[in-house]
Amino acid sequence: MTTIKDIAKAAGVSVTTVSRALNGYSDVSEKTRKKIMDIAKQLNYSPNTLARSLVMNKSKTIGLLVSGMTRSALKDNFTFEVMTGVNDYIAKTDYDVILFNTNSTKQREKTYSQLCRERRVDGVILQGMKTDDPYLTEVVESDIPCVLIDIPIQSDRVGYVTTDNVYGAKKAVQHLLELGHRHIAMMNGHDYAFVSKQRLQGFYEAMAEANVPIEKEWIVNGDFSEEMAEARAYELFEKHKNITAIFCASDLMALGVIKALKQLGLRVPEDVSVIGYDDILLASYVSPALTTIAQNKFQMGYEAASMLIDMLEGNEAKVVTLRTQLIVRESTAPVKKG
Amino acid sequence: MTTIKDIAKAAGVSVTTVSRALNGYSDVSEKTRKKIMDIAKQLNYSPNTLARSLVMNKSKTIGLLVSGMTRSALKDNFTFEVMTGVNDYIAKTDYDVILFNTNSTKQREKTYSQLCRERRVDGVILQGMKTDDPYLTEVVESDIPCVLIDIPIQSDRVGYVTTDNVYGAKKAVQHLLELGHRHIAMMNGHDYAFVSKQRLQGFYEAMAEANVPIEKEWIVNGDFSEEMAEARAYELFEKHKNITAIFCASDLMALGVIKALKQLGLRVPEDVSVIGYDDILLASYVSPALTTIAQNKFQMGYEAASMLIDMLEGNEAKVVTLRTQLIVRESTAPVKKG
DNA sequence: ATGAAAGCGCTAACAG
DNA sequence: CTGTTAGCGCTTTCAT
Repeated sequence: MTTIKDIAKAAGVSVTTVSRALNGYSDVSEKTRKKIMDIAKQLNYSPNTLARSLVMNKSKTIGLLVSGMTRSALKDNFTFEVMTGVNDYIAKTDYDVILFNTNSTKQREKTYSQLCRERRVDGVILQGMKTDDPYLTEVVESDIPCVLIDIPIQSDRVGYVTTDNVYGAKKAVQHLLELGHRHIAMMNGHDYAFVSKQRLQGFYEAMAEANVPIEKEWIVNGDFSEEMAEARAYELFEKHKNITAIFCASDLMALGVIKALKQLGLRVPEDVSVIGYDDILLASYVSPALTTIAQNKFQMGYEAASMLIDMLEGNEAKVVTLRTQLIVRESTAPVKKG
Repeated sequence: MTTIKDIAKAAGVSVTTVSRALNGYSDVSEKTRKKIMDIAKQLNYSPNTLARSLVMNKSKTIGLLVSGMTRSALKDNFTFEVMTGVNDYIAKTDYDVILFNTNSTKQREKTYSQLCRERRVDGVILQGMKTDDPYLTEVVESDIPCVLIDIPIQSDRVGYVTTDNVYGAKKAVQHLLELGHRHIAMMNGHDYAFVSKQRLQGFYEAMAEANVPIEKEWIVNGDFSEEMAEARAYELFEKHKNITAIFCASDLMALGVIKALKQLGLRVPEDVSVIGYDDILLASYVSPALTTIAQNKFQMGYEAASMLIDMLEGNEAKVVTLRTQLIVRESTAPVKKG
């Protein structure tokens, strides 16, 4: 493997000159530069980024810490859309992405900052972390620039990108209200997700503003899982026959809810309206097609990457809040009269 | 940032001893080892993998070179399933994955081996490469251990994992034949995919064995794209009214074909049977649900990673061929009589 | 059982 | 414009 030393020898100059020529410094004569360039090409030289990173103390590498890269997550490809966005932006820079694994027990033996420091990543993007994840406190304490997805924590070196979950949920519930529904349930995620708290708040706000009473027992947690949501929905609708609509904090859970409803002999949307959240790929393909609140996951990743690179270039950590959009399909309808 | 030098100073020993103690060498007294370990913990030490990699000349990093990490690929999440499999295996090792980008023009300025050598990856997994990709010839020429997905190239340092595409395609066509179809078309991918060639061969073999004549004009290329397949299918079925079944080289194309068929007022499967390939997530959700040949994409990634790590540990490059499975759903039916 | 010294490939003062 | 020198953090002979 060719090194700058080899080039220096071949060109009859010092390694310093080679280094400077290759890195485009101005204080090298055109003649020697050309000579060095030619030899480098001829010798098929590739710089060793490890060596460079070591001395420069930055690796031009960002870490991508995702918890949702599992088999079960393939269905709602939230994680992948975000990753694609990240990848898309990073591809335009001279950074590379290193994939960190958080779902494995092995990796869990390492702390967040160990993970980052060992590989000397310049910055990190975190995605899919629960609010009680020990990594989270570390993120704040560590001094590694970091962008969080859907986690509202900010400091001078940590920013985040999210969507307006409160308003998004509100729009969903308002849609149900406008259809005349008054007996509205909610299938939330779990207590360890910021978005769950926010979407719950949106639910409350919409209901309060419309002066519709809230039944606490009608708010249940489906853990963002299709199966869990199905089970909880079955219990819920079996017990409370008067519910006419349900707002689900994710499309995947909405799918589970619809399954339960079918089991119970209830039709969607004729008997019960169901609205989801996310607008996953499946939403438009299932039958009935899912009415939902769409969030642009690709853009979330893209913005996160953009912000991180910005920070690495010396700019401040920011907060980016993306807009959501109500997409009306077939799973919601006006409430039945009588 | 703590270094072994700091630890050495604090422990009153040399860096050599620290290095040996930390790496579990036997020639360190239990007493000093314990002391060093304690100090390391206390100082919150993390090894610098860059420095280690530099001197050891291996980075414990594998490159993942995927071409399908694009917005449009989200629909058929083949790429992601493979990635998840890779990730799953790698998580159990002490390797990390670095994501290389091939879709960007920027990265394309670098050759394959430049990409790999710069980051000093120990090995690479390639996925989604076309047969005419210049990277491919480089793979063979370069001396970096490499595992290809769905590309049958082998040497002492390059292995591959694939599925039995010939047999898979054969099973698909045989399924149609068993349903009584004799006028069978094929929507293939493009000429730059190995799998296309193989699936075409499977098509030929099945037809030949059943003594059913092949109409060359009934074999068209949909470029693995839903839209393209739709357009080509529209032309095809408009022109040839007697086709009763079509084998598509991917589910996504099957979806496009079904759209075209609907446009033409043809019912699936009553008028035309459609069988896909891949078993993507959508296959079971669309209506009619897609009959298809399933391949285990997760396992492909998993096996690829496993093989690569094996190779890095000194074992030989191999070939792994996974089985496919016919999944009968609703898009195929017996041929209409008369 | 431990340490001194060399070196992985590169960059960066500093000096000329 | 170019070279000398030092050093990034680590591993590894080779002595002792």
